[in-house]
Amino acid sequence: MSEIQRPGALYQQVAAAIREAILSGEFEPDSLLPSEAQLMARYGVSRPTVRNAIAALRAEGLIDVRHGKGSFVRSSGQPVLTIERRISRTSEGKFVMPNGDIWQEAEEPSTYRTHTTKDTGRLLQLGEEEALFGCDRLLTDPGTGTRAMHRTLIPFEVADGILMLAEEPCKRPAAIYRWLTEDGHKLTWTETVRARMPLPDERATLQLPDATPILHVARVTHDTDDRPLFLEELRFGADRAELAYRITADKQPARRARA
Amino acid sequence: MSEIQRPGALYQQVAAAIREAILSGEFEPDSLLPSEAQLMARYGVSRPTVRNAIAALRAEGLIDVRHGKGSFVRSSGQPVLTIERRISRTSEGKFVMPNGDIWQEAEEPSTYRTHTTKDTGRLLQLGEEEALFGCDRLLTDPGTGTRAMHRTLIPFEVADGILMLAEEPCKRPAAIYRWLTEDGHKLTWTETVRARMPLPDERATLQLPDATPILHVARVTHDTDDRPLFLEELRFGADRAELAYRITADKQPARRARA
DNA sequence: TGACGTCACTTGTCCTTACGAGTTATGACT
DNA sequence: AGTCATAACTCGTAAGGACAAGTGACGTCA
Repeated sequence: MSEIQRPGALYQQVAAAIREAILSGEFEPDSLLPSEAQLMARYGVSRPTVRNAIAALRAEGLIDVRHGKGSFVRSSGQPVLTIERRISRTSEGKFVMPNGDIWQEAEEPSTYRTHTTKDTGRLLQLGEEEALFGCDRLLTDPGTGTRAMHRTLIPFEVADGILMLAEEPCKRPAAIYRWLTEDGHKLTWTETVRARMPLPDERATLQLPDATPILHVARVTHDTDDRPLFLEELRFGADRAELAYRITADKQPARRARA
Repeated sequence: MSEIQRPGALYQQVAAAIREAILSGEFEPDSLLPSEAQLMARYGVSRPTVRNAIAALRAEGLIDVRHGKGSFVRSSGQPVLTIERRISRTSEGKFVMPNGDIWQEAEEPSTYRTHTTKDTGRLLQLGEEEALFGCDRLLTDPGTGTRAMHRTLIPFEVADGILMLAEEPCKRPAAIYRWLTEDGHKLTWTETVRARMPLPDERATLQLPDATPILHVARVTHDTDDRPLFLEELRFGADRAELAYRITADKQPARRARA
């Protein structure tokens, strides 16, 4: 039917035509696209060409394909969960992590011993192969069903100096903050945000659809003298959740966190 | 050669074998993988099966394929640019955006008139179809070559009330902050961070490799009374850059930014 | 009426064949 | 020795066929 000519490969022309139809609203969100056979007839191309075009649209995250049913326009719905990254002190001096208490633990935390990598070593200002306590949690938000992977990494040498950490290194972070604060430490945090495609085990654990990146937040808790105490990592699918920060103007210029 | 059996489809077994070889270090970063013909012989499968396996690894961001040359293990290099999201006030009372001045404008900014969408309307606490000034910039970091797309959106009704914004709505944000501060406004900022796969035009503009998500930061500048003034959006490839935030404990509990 | 088997539809997997297009090394010709 | 055509490799595109597997509706049978 609708003949197409211009840009590059056939399957790209087909993909561009479908993409345009989706973005222009011709195909509404959650609606069923024509089947492969119908697209073959519509554009006069073979099935591999149609499938190639569909694969391109899947990689862009524009459509979802369900075996035996068909291709559906992905509802470009914004994230339903906003994760606020702010630490507040209540009037009684207790620490609260906003959205830190919305999470429920989906499984029992698993603890282990590991060591720094090049990446975690840099964040903790340690060398490589330094011994660490590790604690992994699988979290869920019961309201939205969003899942997240949480990891706490505490250097041995830090835990050795702080009794509670040596005894119970796998407490929930909010409890650790409270401990340390009541012990006189004045804490600050530095967060690094990255995005990347999930590894297969992350895809499975977080139950992610196609072409869904994960957001990876690394939070380093610093002691009074800016010495890094420990590291938390939070990973979740960027389709369901977003991060929110509140920034206020400081009195003094920022130190550079990195060269 | 190396026979494989277990999990699911043939191409997934091939992909799993290659993935494992990469992650275990058998194939080093930036090294050349066996060609399609060699993989066909190695695993005793047809070319479409091999290409299907390779497509899966491309979608995971594990490998890069170059026409006429071969498949290469992607160097899992961490981002080279850290974008600090902090506003600091210098001793003279001037505002500085860390990394706000590292950017150079790669093109002349383009201004236009537009209106709120459901998404931008929510951030600015406006309805839909409210009139906005828009200003788009293409930025580059000369040190690393990283590119970023920046957009400023100012509601007409805000610009009408503030002389400088009405006259020069496309000034650089740092200049706008300075103006407003010298005018007695006490500003705060709220940032929302998302990740998603790029649209084709974003892929081209930002020169992104395969399977590279973009980080999307929406910064809303609030006036003294917490009224939203205007919106900035920053988009960049998550392969080259990361975000960094510094968090301090507040005296009071956080207001909820969203219901 | 209810349960279940069948069938027609969908996408998923796998193969074969062929040619186009980018890259690089080789070798012949000037 | 230098230049350029060729050949031999790489991946990209496109077509054809065949069967497996998931889904849902329809119709038959108890």
